[in-house]
Amino acid sequence: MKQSQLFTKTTKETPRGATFISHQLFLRGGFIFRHASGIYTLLPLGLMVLRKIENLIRKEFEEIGIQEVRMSILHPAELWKKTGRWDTAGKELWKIKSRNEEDLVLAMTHEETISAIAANTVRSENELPMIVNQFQTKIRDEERPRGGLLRLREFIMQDAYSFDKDEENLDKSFKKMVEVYNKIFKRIELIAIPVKASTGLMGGSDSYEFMVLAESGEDRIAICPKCNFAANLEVLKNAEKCPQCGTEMKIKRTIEVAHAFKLGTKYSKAMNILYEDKKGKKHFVQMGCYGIGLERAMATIVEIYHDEKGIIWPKEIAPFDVHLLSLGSKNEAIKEKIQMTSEKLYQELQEVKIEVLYDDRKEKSAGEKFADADLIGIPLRIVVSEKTLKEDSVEIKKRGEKEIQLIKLSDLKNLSDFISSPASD
RNA sequence: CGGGGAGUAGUAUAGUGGUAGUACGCAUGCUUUGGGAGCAUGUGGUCCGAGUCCGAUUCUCGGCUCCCCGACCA
Repeated sequence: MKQSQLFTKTTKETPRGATFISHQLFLRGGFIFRHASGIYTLLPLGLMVLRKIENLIRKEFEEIGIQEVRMSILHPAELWKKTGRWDTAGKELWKIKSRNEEDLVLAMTHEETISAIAANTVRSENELPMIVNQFQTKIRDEERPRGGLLRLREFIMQDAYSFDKDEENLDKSFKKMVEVYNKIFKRIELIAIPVKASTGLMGGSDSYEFMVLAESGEDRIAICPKCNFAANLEVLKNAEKCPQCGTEMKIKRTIEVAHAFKLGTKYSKAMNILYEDKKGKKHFVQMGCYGIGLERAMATIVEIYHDEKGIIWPKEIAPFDVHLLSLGSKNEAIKEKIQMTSEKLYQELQEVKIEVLYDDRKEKSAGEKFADADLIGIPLRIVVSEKTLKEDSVEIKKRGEKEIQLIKLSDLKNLSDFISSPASD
């Protein structure tokens, strides 16, 4: 992508009212646009990051046989009345009416809809276990949206639902999901601690929150420094001593990026999801649900991976692999050579499937291009300039590192090796 | 839902009971190109409503919006 063609621009100024670093950097870098509190558009760069996260999750899920669906976000009120949540969900549940005075609900979550489907599809023990997933918009009338993308009124959630024949198998599905979540968080470079939490509105028997340690976090959890046992403060009555080893617990601020619930039979009973065992006897299925807030995960990453100049994206979810900067020169001939070299490099990188943001802007000063590169946070920066061409080279620098290397133009074949090498710490 | 802060140009900010200023941006021209570059010209603004006053962007009241802390959530 040529930066001159990019829909958005960056700004130097920190927008008024943005106190969270991720919020500031997203706005300044042109990743998002705010329409109202907790309501944002994802601009091209923001959408690219979100899709990277989404696709990474999708691939991990495909590998363990999870199917994908996309459920509606308009739900008939009747569904929510069946489970009782029409009354118990509170003000967060957004209720609307159609022109015919039909009561509808905007999807706050999808237990009701998936259960309605399962009630109509699950028949026999042989069909279980089953896990289905979706990436879909959730709409919640939040009392207090905050921190840009950290807490939204409208957001994309990855939400998966498991169906099992009994509790023992539910435990297996649950474990499988926790394992895949750990894998996902590792890939997006978040250290997410599974923390025992209360089940709240969702109901069911057991739940785990995936908490990422962050200064700007809004939750407080207790962690045992010795055995790493962690629990939400609302579940733990006595937060001073670890219930497992008796060591004094430490309180840390965290952001909740995911939540996994064992729902048990709450929804299968309400919605009549029954299977027949081998003897022809009917049983309610055991359900579980598992969700990651995509925008929140994205914002959490920025809360952790940034410096005073901008974002430092982890490799797997950066909007581009390479930021190619083409600088100017007062010498016409050199200027032309710089342009030709960068243009060629841009084409070559794309040919080997490296995603490049090419700063081809002619009117921008070198300083501004560097500042933008730091702000946007693409993992690898390549500079073509008068200085580098004197050495028949381009300059390569990793975002977040100080080291700058010159690489001969003739050695650029190896660039893709260089890019795919694991990020050093 | 309780507590606190804030609304002035596209953005960030200053100031004043009497003609609203600066910087950035944007537009045009020229000059520039290794850390948000220079000169010139131009563009453009007091959240809404009521009240006090000769006069309100400023004071008072009401509303709306945004941000932060607490409760809840992904």
